[in-house]
Amino acid sequence: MRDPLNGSPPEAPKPATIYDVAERANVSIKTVSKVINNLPEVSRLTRSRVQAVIEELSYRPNQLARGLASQRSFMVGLFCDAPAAGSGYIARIQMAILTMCQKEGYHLIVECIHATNQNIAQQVHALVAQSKLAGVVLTPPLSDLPTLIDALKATGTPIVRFSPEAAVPDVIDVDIDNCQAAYDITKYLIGLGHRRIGFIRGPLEHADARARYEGYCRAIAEADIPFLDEYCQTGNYTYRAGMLAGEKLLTLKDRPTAIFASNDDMASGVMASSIRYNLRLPQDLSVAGFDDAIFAHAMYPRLTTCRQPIADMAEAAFLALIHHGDKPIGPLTLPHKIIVRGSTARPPTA
Amino acid sequence: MRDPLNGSPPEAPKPATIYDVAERANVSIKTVSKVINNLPEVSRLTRSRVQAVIEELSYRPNQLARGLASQRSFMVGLFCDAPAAGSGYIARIQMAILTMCQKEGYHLIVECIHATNQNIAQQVHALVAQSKLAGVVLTPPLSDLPTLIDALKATGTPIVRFSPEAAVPDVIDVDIDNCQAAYDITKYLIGLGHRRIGFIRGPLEHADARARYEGYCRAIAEADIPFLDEYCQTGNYTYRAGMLAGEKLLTLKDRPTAIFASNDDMASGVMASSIRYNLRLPQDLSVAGFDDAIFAHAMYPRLTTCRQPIADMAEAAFLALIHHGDKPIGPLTLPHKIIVRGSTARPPTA
DNA sequence: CTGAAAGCGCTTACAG
DNA sequence: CTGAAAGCGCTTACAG
Repeated sequence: MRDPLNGSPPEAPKPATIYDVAERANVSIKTVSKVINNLPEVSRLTRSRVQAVIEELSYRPNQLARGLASQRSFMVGLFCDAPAAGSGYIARIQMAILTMCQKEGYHLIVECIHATNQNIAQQVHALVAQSKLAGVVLTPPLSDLPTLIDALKATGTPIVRFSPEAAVPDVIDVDIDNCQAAYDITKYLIGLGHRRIGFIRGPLEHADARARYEGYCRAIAEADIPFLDEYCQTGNYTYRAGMLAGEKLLTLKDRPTAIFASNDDMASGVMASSIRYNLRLPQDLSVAGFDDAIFAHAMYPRLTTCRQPIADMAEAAFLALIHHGDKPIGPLTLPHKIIVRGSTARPPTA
Repeated sequence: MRDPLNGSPPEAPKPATIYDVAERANVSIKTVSKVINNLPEVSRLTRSRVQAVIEELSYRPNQLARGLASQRSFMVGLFCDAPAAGSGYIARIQMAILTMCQKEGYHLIVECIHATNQNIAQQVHALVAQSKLAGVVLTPPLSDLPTLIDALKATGTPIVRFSPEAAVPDVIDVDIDNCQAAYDITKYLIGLGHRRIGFIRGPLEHADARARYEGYCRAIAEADIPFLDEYCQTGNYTYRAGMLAGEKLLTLKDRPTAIFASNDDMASGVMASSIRYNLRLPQDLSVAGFDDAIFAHAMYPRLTTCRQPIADMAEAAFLALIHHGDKPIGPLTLPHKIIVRGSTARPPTA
């Protein structure tokens, strides 16, 4: 279906504009515009004729012109603190949001915002106001940066946040029920017969860490297992913290038969420390994590954990974002899933 | 330094335009434009006056208008196959490119291109041609997708590639010397006293895998260590492949005292398999990897590996990209660095 | 259901 | 060193 025309230079052939399409289809540019934007007031015949010409000329609307004229672009911003860090949680959010963007004809523009930055308002201004972003997605820990949110709201940009702490008016939130998820994992360990269950808590500044802690407490309380201070360590979500916490737990006189870490990084740290004490997993010790990080199914043994439905969360978030204003929307809490793998089993004494 | 003016509504205050600045500074918009774009033909006095007004009005040029008028945007595209996959190599490239973008006043737009996609040309057309990207960065395996590169070149967009296979005219390449790096690691192991050195080769379709293999071969040849087929396994860069290869190597009657895996994922697989055979690291077995993945310094023991200077590569790539055309540029090969950590030591018999 | 015209906020020859 | 004007390629009231 190529259209060689006359031997135009192969370098940068001038792309077709809306005028070219209009002329060839014998309609006004207004009509072409309507077709592009899927507006209703075009007869089916006209629409298909225009569409044919669009194909023929392989016309693509100039996003810059579109944005300039309409004062809104087809670009969505993803703001992160440090995309490469962590166990890929942010990377997976990005991937999922990107998928939605491509599906809906948007582009993803990634920006790095340092929470410690003094003039975030400035940065946001330069970024958003002048690019007319259709919306922005905030990931932790940016989800809970009041200056950022205020600056964004001042520009009128729709906002969606992943796993925020506290609700903020006019901002869409997506999350899972962290308390319930932690409860489910703990309950599962109890169901296997464990009674001595260590817990590695995340940093208490994080709402999710607090919620997971609460879920753990609730589950053991329900099973009449006494809460023991020494069974509950705290770590900052890193591998190293998990290793240290693991050492403390595993050197206890009455060491736990199972350890539930608040994220996979810490769980893998526990697993590493268990090697030091010659414990076999899962026969001597069960370990469970949280996140279903990329490496969780690539460890030995593979890690029992909890998966957030990131793709679904991204989809919900994205749709809420671009249809912002259509209807008020409450916090979106999506279902999590416990993934049982080889790192957990019945306790040795059971 | 706030300027309340009259009580304008807090929601979406109309941003200042180039006209507002020109008027207030008593110059034409042309002059303002020159100041913004750092063009020379403005007197220092005028420039500073304009700059002051820009601050005062917190004026930021509208990127959309700028792009439309100049036919080039301040957006750089990062094309990936699957950003979230792998051991964070792509994520780190993204982070580094992003840092450069923010430093130079560009924005980063991430796109996912599936190498298997039939009409890449179409996608590129819609993407690049209509957004007037200032340039695009290609990451493996997209670095070696002829259709993509041709489509991109047809739009006249400058291209820079990370770790490509073969050179292509008018395309900027950044890489390290993989052969030399693998040679260095092998040499280091030999220097520790190892003579039985297993090697886990990456997939031979990858140029870097071939180069690393060559480096290994060269180093052992130089040390008069015979090349043994059974000491050389092949894996597809995944943890699992490393584990399987590790099993083969560790069950050999004359098993290696050191194993060098072509990437960190496979190295961690080897470490996992060594647990099965009750080998202590590094006393019984040394393991080295390649990449310095995020988890490499968070394993137990921490992994000896080779680090690519991704930040430097990104900087070189980015600058070459935005100054494209100024001068022809050859492939950029940056220095790697061997990171010695706890996973390697003298062989047990030494 | 469709047209003609103004305007979005810049850059860029062209003059001076 | 600076101005006035055209134009980038769209969208959007306003008419019809």
